Amino acid sequence: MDHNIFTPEAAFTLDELEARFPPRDLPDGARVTRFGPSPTGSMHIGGLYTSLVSRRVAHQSGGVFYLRIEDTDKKREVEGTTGLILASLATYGLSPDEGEIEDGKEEGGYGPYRQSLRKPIYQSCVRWLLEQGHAYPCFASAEELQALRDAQAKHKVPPGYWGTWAIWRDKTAADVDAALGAGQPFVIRLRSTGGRDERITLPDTIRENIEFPANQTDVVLLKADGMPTYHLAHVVDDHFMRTTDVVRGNEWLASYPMHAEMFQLFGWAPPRFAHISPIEKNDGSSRRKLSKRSDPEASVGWYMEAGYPRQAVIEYLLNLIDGRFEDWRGANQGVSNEEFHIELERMNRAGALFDLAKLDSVSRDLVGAMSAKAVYDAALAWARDHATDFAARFGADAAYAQAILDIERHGERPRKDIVRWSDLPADIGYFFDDIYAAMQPATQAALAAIQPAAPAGMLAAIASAYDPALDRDGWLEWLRALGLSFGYAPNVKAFKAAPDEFRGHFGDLAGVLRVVLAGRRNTPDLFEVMQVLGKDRVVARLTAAS
RNA sequence: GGCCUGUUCGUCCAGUGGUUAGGACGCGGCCCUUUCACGGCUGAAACACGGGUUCGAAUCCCGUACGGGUCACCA
Repeated sequence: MDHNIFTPEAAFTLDELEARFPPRDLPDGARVTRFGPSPTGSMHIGGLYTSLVSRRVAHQSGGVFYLRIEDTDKKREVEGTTGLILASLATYGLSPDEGEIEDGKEEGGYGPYRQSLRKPIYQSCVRWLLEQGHAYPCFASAEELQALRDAQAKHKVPPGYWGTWAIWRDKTAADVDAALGAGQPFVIRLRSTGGRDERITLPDTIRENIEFPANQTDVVLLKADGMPTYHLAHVVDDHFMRTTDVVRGNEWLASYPMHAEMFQLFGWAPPRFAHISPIEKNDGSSRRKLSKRSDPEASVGWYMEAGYPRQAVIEYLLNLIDGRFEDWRGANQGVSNEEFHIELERMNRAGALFDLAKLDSVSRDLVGAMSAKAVYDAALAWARDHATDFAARFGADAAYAQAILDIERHGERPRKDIVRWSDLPADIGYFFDDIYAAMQPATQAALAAIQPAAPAGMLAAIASAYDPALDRDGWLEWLRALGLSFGYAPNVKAFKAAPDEFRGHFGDLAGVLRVVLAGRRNTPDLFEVMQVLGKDRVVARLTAAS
């Protein structure tokens, strides 16, 4: 039986394909996993999640993680998506070992890794199915299929192309030839072997055994344009690419029996399947899958723009995969999270709700543990892509920028106030003179509003006597004494003991200095801020304000 | 609607027949303190519901309710 949807190259026998894609030479227990995105625009956080799971599972076992581009629907394909996917994976340290490594460039012996390039392979397999009687051509039009569904609805029978409803299933060769001769478009369908009330039990790595009704649908294998459907491509590819563990979203659970049937008809041992639950989000009183359409945080690009450290995103995801990661992290400070073993068997069956506050917390801890240099490098890289004006200032004087970032970063209890790099311009902008200057109107207003008001001459007095060579204790002692001469109690206790005798206490004085030097009342340790600003800036700012 | 699947604090997880049901995030309070963070202490907060089985059930069984998924020539 020869048809016009088959390409002339589709002439491999199954044996030839077996020889061309031999079993992989890997250690015992090694797992081969894959990520199979369809290039339809952007990279979803769920894809990152699945990739993380898959890649770790493969690497932990000495196996291979590969990337397969599932571009069998040319109508939905968006140019440039593959590059974007590759970049996203690379950003988060999840680059594939095999497959399309760079846009258009492949690595590995089981390719091509782009499904549209594997047409002859799928079609050869379909030819075999046709020869075995496990598949047949179907010429039903869209209208006929719709009529079928309407009739099924009327008879209160499950919708679909199955059993006696499968109109082309048992047509004669003459009918087929006639339709072919008339040039009618057609598809190739599976001739399902599932019995009417037959039930099957299928294993799932996460859910153990699941019982289903056997598949009865004569699913489309080859579309009218000669491209395979997901179902066929999945079975053929995961067999010939020698995948050992299919990790995919649980939206595929329903078609699992169909896929299992296909593996069986081909006579191939199926891989293990792990259907993972998607990351969800609260929507009113119910929850739903994060969607690219309505949830910006569903796109990986969102995390990159916000400047979440890459490891923060990964560790947050690791938390969703296995809550014990947190304990592990606590006990293994500074160790790469790659050391943490994840187990598919232990993954949660329910979908996890996305929690931005938790991500922020993970990120805060992570940034808190980074060196100033590491923060600087990562933040600068982010700024160059997403905040060029800030990058210019930040990059101009690396030593100054790192000194800023090092404030309260050393020591046992580093400050944890940076969550994402995009916070930085607003957080530390005042260290840069032009930004500080631009803040002046607000700063003046804030200064005027301070209660108790700063006494005349105090700022000038501080400016003229400021000695950056003093150590912290010396500076504190000096400033307390100076404050006292202007009516500020050296500490809260003294102030509370005799509130009428003082203008305010040391905290009030520090507040004034903060506003003058930084344009705000909340800053890191004042001593360090002044050290980093340097005497010239401190004096200039104090003088200008006095 | 059929089928599949899920349901422990608001959230993420521990817990696999006997626990005062534990931790983390978030939230409240207190302490530390030059502000803010950090850190420490502390508080509120959960086994969806109903039946069984059992001396004993968050844990096992059945049912109910409520979520989610799926029923395309999309993946």
